Amino acid sequence: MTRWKVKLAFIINNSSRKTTYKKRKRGLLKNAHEIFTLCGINAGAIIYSPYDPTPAVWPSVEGMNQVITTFRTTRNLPEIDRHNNMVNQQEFVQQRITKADQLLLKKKKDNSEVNLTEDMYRFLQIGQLTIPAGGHNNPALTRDLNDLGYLVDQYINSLNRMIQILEGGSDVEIGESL
Amino acid sequence: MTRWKVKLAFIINNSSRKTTYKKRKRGLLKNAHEIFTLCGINAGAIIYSPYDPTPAVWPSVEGMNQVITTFRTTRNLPEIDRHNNMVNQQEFVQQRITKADQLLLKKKKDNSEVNLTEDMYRFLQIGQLTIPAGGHNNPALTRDLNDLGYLVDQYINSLNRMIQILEGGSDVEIGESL
DNA sequence: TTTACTATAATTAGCTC
DNA sequence: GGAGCTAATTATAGTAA
Repeated sequence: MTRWKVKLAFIINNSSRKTTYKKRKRGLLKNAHEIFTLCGINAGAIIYSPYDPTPAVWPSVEGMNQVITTFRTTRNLPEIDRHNNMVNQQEFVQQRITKADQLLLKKKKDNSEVNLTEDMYRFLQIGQLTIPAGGHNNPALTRDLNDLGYLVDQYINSLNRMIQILEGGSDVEIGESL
Repeated sequence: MTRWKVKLAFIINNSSRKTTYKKRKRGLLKNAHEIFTLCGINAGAIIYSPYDPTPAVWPSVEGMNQVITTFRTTRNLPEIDRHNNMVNQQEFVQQRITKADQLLLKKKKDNSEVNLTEDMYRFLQIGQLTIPAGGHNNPALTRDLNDLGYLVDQYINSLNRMIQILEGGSDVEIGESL
């Protein structure tokens, strides 16, 4: 039989591509599970394909979020900062927040007419109005709108949590629900 | 030799755990590369470990961000919405933004004293002040602070982009840089 | 510590039903 | 389409240098 000797290239046949996908997906997730169990490390895998209605996520949505968060906070730092961040991530996060904090203060001082909330609202309006003008097939636009949607969601969530805190939270409660 | 028949459990010995990690990491990333090449799907893997100064990311930071974005926008939806999202993600994003938009409007109307920007700023202050009280070893707190740091970063980025748009952007430019 | 080796386990491509 | 098979290939645990 003309079997084996697989060349690493896109499988053109639809059904065999799907079959290969299903088999290898299982192997990939198993691999991820094993390296996590054996080595106790923080690992995550996401497989997003047209064959599954939802993305396959390992180890779990919660665990994946942790990994994503770590990724988000380290990917754009210079090498030296990355190392420092790894050694003491908490300190890094504090620095990052302080920096963002100062940026917000500066923006408020430099341009008191800018109301950030109003701007975000207007920004959303613009984004909606602009989409029909031909952005439907623009991947970068789609990606940024997704980011923005998530951003707004997260912002609202943090706002709700903050309101809870301000209305009656103690330090202990902040530590648990922040 | 008493070789093979590996039990799937945390490897206690430090050096052999690290060795196993290095070997299996290579295998995992290779696997990810192959399923992507063979099946043309969108997959991403992140391995974050104490052994590497930076997380190992496959296929790339950019590609990973795309996968993360997709994940973020689909993970918390009911099954029916997930399907709809897959079929027409753009429409979903618009709905999501509209909903967030309306929520912001409602909040502004219901409680005009609440200045979201001011609140975010205060929220950051609270977060900073609370950390020394014993939150250093609280994983949930760390996670949320990371999320918040990323959120603020993204918010500032979107603000900057928006300012560019408001200062001189046309519809075409919005479509490209939004 | 890293590299090389290799015996074995594990994966999987192509097949059949 | 899926389940199961088998052989070919690949990955890797443990050892040795």
